[in-house]
Amino acid sequence: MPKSRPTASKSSPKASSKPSSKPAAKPSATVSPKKKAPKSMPYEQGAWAFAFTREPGERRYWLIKSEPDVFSFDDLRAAPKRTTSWDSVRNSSARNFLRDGMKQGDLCFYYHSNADPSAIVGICEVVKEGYPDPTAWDPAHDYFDPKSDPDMPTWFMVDVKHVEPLARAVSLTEIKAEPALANMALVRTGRLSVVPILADEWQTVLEMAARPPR
DNA sequence: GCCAACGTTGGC
DNA sequence: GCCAACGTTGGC
Repeated sequence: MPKSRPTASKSSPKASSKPSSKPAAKPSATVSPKKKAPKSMPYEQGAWAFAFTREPGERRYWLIKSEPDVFSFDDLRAAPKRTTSWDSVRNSSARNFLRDGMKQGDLCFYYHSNADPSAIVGICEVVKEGYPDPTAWDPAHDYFDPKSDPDMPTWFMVDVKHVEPLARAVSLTEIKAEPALANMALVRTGRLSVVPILADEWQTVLEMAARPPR
């Protein structure tokens, strides 16, 4: 089950604070523009820190990207048990979310990248938490990583299950035009293939999907 | 540890 | 196809 392309990029975002807080213009613990993010800073203390903590029983939200030509939301629905392992991610920030951030029962928006139009199209659920991605040490695999060691895996994946499509697709254009989504990780750091979504952002997207495009 | 060169994502 | 915005690599 192929999935997203390995993403190689992005991080150094500036997400806002807590999921419960408004997605207001409050880039709290973010990196100041004039200053580069310290490379040595553990990600737990960086701008993505909020993504790795939660209240007991809290459900968190994420967005995962896939090119529909590679593995679409319909492909996920058609998969055995409507489930697939989200393998082949080769970006360390995305890996951290997969390995440490996502928990069983969390919900994810399914985003079609490099699509026409690029858009959030559906919802899926994390059904298995982070575990090593075996494609990394398969020499025949496109995203084989010779430096990855099965005894100390570099790359991780989760299993996600199809839940339901959105009432309608919500395009990147609409997302960028919506003030309540100005701080969305998808917008702020365009290239990361797995990103956290705040609860208010999640709700805003659902509301957009429930009404006609403006 | 700095930083130039290079590679990739993905919107446009 | 272009290129901005990143991440990674490796020389020094």
